[in-house]
Amino acid sequence: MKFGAITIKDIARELGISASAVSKALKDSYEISEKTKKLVLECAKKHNYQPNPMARSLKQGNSKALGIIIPTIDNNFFSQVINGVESVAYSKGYNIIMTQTHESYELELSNTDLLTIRAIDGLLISLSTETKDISHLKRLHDQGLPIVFFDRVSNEINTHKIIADNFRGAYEATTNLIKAGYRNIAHLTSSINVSITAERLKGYEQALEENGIPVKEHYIKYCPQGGKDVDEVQQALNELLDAPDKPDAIFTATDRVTTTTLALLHRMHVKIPTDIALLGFTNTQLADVLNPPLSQVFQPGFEMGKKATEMLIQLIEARRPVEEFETVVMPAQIFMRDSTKRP
Amino acid sequence: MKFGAITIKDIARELGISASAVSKALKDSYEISEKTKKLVLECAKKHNYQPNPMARSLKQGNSKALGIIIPTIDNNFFSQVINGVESVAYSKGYNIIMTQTHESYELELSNTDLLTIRAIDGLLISLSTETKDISHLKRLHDQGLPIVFFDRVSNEINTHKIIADNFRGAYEATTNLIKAGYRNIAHLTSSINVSITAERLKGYEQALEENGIPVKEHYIKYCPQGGKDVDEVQQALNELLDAPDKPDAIFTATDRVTTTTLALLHRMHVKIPTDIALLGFTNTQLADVLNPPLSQVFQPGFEMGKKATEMLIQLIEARRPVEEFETVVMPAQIFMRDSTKRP
DNA sequence: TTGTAAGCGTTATCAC
DNA sequence: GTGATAACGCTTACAA
Repeated sequence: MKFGAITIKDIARELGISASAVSKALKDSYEISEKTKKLVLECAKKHNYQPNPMARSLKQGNSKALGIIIPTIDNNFFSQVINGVESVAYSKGYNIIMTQTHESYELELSNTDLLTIRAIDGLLISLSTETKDISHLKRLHDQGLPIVFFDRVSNEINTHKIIADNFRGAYEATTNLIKAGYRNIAHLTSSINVSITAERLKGYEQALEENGIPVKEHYIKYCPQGGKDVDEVQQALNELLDAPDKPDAIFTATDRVTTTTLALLHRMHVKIPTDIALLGFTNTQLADVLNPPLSQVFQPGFEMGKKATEMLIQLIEARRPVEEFETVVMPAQIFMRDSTKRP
Repeated sequence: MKFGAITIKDIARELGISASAVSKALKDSYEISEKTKKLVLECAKKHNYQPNPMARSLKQGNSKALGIIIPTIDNNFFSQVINGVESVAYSKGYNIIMTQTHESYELELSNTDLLTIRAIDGLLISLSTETKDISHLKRLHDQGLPIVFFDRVSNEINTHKIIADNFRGAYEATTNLIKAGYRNIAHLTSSINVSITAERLKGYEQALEENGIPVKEHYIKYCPQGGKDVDEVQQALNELLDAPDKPDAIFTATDRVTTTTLALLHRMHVKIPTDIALLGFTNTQLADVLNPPLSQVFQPGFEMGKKATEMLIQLIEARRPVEEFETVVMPAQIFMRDSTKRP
């Protein structure tokens, strides 16, 4: 095998015993004498023996690897998720094979292939904004691959799901803006394809309705690419700012959209909150550093990653097929700052 | 094997031919008749046959997987690197198994184990700030594992390395500050353990010297944890701001340190650039969004990731041991903004 | 307590 | 052209 690695056979030969004895000694089997165990352990240590994972996987039919597909690493929310996933996976002896879709359906397809071709024991996935058809995932799921969805989930597959409380987060964010004195509140959101968009939209609408503020269709702007394309955000902002009933606040729906909006407003010399107030779903570390600091809805990415991984490993290690699937909803937190108060 | 996957044997049985015939047909061998090939291909497609990667790896002695160890994903520079790595690796049929060290030597050790235990064909690594002893990597390298260092490299292992032009970047950044009228320029940097720290320090010192400005030891502050620990940055800032010869500018050495410094200065109500100017090595997407926008030294993470991966794959696929190792230096770019001009 | 042998899925070698 | 066989490294009945 590669780079002169020591195998069980080498140890067996050196000690003049059989390979199976070595194998058993290494897993501290009761059928092996203490003396032999000692010898084997020493020899293994001496040569820095590492079992070949591929041979072991082949034999045992699992790979001890988890696949994770996220839109982009370049988003504080998802990098927190990864941290959560790592913290659980490593402690249970699983490796992580991660890929990004960059919000592209094509990439989601090819990455799914790559991952499953590499034989993962289970898959964590947050759908890309472009994804409408999930038959690639259905096929895998039908074949028995354990899948857990997080954040951007699909209703077409019956399995565990972890989501943030998008409705409540959006509802409270909007309510906060209303309480702060804004009434012309626009909603700049992501692609209509992903689950979170609809949920946040509902929260926004309900908050307006409960406060007797009519929902205006032209205050709701979608970014089909999820803000990946700066132009789509720019166009939405232009339409909002040029409207005769120009909004006095914007509620942005995702980290990416929020960040891009901030950058564009800055470039356009639109002052926050003097010209327009901003409150967004985001997880940006820099929210506090901005001047004025950004009011935000914080999603617990780390906890979501942890929970999703726990559930996935549970699915993988379950003896029999799981009957009951859960959808876990995690609360989101609002940070409302003075900077969002009416000047 | 797992979730009812079809194997070569199944196809052989279904078609009433031997497994080896199927194997050959699938790789379009010249010794198989067109008719049989057609049959096999059809059958394979019908059952959605995927070769078992573990069996193949076991047989061929490689895993078609690259390991990558970075300090943290939560840093725009490293996430750009990942993107660069992905773009090359996938196109050459390699998967990526990534882990973070969170700047901890312990984690670097255990992650290195995890990765190599999983049998990777090669390793990309950027050292953690805590790492002084690299014998864990030396061992692997001696055993023949191809390794490419990027950004934070070690001189103790002779292999390919990719670095940003840290000296030049720091030199130019400092020169820019001097030209903008600052003379009391502090340098807030990372751990003394990582290679980039020394290089940037040299650039800073040389720029001062060439302009006849004496280097003051108490203007140079290290963050042993690389800014992971907010307190170490806070303490450094306190000492700088409380000095009788309080600096009028700070040159920060890394993304993390820069971000933390920004957050702290904001919290301390220290105005930029009125109270103190700031110019940092960083890659933060939000540099433009800040008010005032941050002057920065931009490192080409994507290109580094690409280049490092190309070199690693070249090492892996080289027939014979490589004799000549390269150290590639990539230019860094300075973005100096009006906001750094003297008010 | 230890050894033998079969087998995981694939491929390479060699017969036929 | 096709098939049998061995081998990659490891595990596990079962035999000794």
